[in-house]
This record gives sequence, structure tokens and C-alpha cells, in this order.
Amino acid sequence: MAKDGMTIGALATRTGLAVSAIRYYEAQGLIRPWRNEGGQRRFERADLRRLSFVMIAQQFGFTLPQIKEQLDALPNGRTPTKTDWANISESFRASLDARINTLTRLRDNLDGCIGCGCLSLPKCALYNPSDSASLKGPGPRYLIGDHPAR
Amino acid sequence: MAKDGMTIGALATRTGLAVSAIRYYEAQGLIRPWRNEGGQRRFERADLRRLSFVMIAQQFGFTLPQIKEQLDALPNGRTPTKTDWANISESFRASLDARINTLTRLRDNLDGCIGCGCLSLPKCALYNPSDSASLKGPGPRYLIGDHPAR
DNA sequence: GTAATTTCTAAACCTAACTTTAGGTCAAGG
DNA sequence: CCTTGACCTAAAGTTAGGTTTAGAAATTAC
Repeated sequence: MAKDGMTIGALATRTGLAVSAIRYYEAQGLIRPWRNEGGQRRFERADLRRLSFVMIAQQFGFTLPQIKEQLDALPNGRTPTKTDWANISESFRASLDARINTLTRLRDNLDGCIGCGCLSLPKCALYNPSDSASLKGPGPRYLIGDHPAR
Repeated sequence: MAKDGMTIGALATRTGLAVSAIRYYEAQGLIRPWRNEGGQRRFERADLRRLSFVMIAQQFGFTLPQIKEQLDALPNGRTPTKTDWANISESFRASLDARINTLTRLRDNLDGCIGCGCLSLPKCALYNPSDSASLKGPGPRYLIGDHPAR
């Protein structure tokens, strides 16, 4: 009488993700399906929402480890409630705001900077945005001032 | 009496880039140094600015091919002037604005959406941002609604 | 009961943007 | 002149986020 749960195919259809992507997300610890007697994955409805969150967070430019960190804040054991999701949404929004602000500030420096001589100088504001770290997610692997060894 | 130009090492020091990165950019067609008698690369001062542009554009999330496209708009032959750079800056700014707008709109949908039931439905605004393409640059390879074959 | 789907795992492959390595050449200083 | 440090090329390695492939086992459909 235990719940049947969804198959990976059903979950893929409902989220629009590829089956291989869902398996990959499991490998990264973003979801934890159980196995049926035959060894196949079975998912609960709450996983639909977890994956939705993953997809949206990716659109915002978060990496999978960053997303996992957010998801790990969800209560383990019980199914997350609306309130749980709202809480996640809040910290999520914070890094999002920071990201938008950085982009905006950089943009506002653009016109003055690209045209002027400072472009070639390390002191230009565009080179050392105080919070370039907040842009880190995707994009170039090593941002300015973030080079490996040398 | 021809100009000596900078060595790749000098250029690396002045831009903060790794020597290997500069060679890679040449391979991608972003800069076109000449060679001295011994076969070593020599760069002109304008390359400092080209590379600066590359670094900044990367911070904004543009891919190298996209950046090359912008740089290819520079006059070939003569050294680019301030005005040339200002022109580039303009089209640059346009895609930048689009990107910021998309992010902002998505963010504004966030609170209402993460907490509500629509998160699991394909009709949610977050799933189908009309211009998700403008977010394309970096980030997840296949955005929602942009999957390969299946 | 058998055929057609799904699903399973493990391993290899893919792209972007570089870095590292190996083996050799060039240039500058003493 | 000779040594040391910068430079050269080509090829392989790296990370993120997956996809593809191969061969086998479980489900589902008829």
C-alpha cells in the first residue's frame, strides 16, 4: 500500500527535462528518489517542485552546487510546505538582487568607460567591481582578479 | 625602424591575463598580432584595449564568438578611435539592457511564483519568459524550451 | 506469454574557455 | 659565448552540465 511514486519518464514529461538530466541531478544530490523492487527510481510529487526550482534557479545563473545549497535548507523528512519554499525564495532573491545591482552598476559605467582612456588601466571601475564575486555563477571561469596559480 | 610592439609577456602583465589565454584569444580571432623575425608574437598598443574590451564583455556574460562579432565591427587597417569604441559600446549596451530587464522581470515574478502551486505547471511565467533567448550567453547550455532532439 | 517500452549502469563524448605539459627555439645579460 | 628566462607549437587535460551509447534487466501492452 506504499505510494507508487512517479517513474523517471513521467517526471521527465512533466518537467520537460531529459531523463538523463534527472539522473544527473540525482548524482549531484539535488533529488533523492527511492527505488522500487526492480531497482527503478520512483519520485514523489515534491520532486516536481524541486526540479522546477532547479530549472528556474539555473535561468537566473546559479550553478548546481549553489542550487543544492539552497535545496539542502529544506526540511528533510517531511514534504516542504509553501512556507518552506517562501523562505528559500527569500535568500534566493537576495543573491539575485545583488547580481542585478552589479550588472546595472557596470552598465552605468559603460558609456563613460569604454570611450575613455581608462579602459586600458587596471584602476578602471570595470576591472575591479567590488563585488565581482556576485557575478560568479556562470560565465567566464576565471574572472578578473580570480586567476589560478600563474 | 618599424615599431617593436609588445611581447606577449608584457601584454599579459599589463592586462592581467595569462599568456596562454592571450594565445587562445588569437586562435579565436579576437586579436591579430604580427610576428617578428624569430617567429614571436608582437602586439600593438591597441591590443591592450581590445583585450580590455574582451575582459569586460566577459564579465557581462558574452561568449567569445559574440565578442568577436563586436570587435569585427572595428575598422580594419587603422587604429580604432574613441568614436569607434563608443559605437561598439552602444550596441553592447543594448543587449546588456535586455539582459538586465529579463533578470529583473523574472525576479519580480519570483515571490509570487515560488510560493504558489504554479511552480509545477508549464504555464508559469517563469518557465516561458518570452525573451529567454536574451539570457542565453552563459549559464545552462539548454534553457527551458530549448532542449536538443529528445 | 511474448513483444515492445522503459529503465538501469557505466563509460565515453560534447562545448566553452582555458591551462598544462612536453620538447624545442629565441632573446637578453654577463 | 653561454646560460637563463621568455616564447613557440601541438596535444592533452580540466570543469560544468549534460548527452549518447551499449548491453542488460524490469515493466507494460497486447
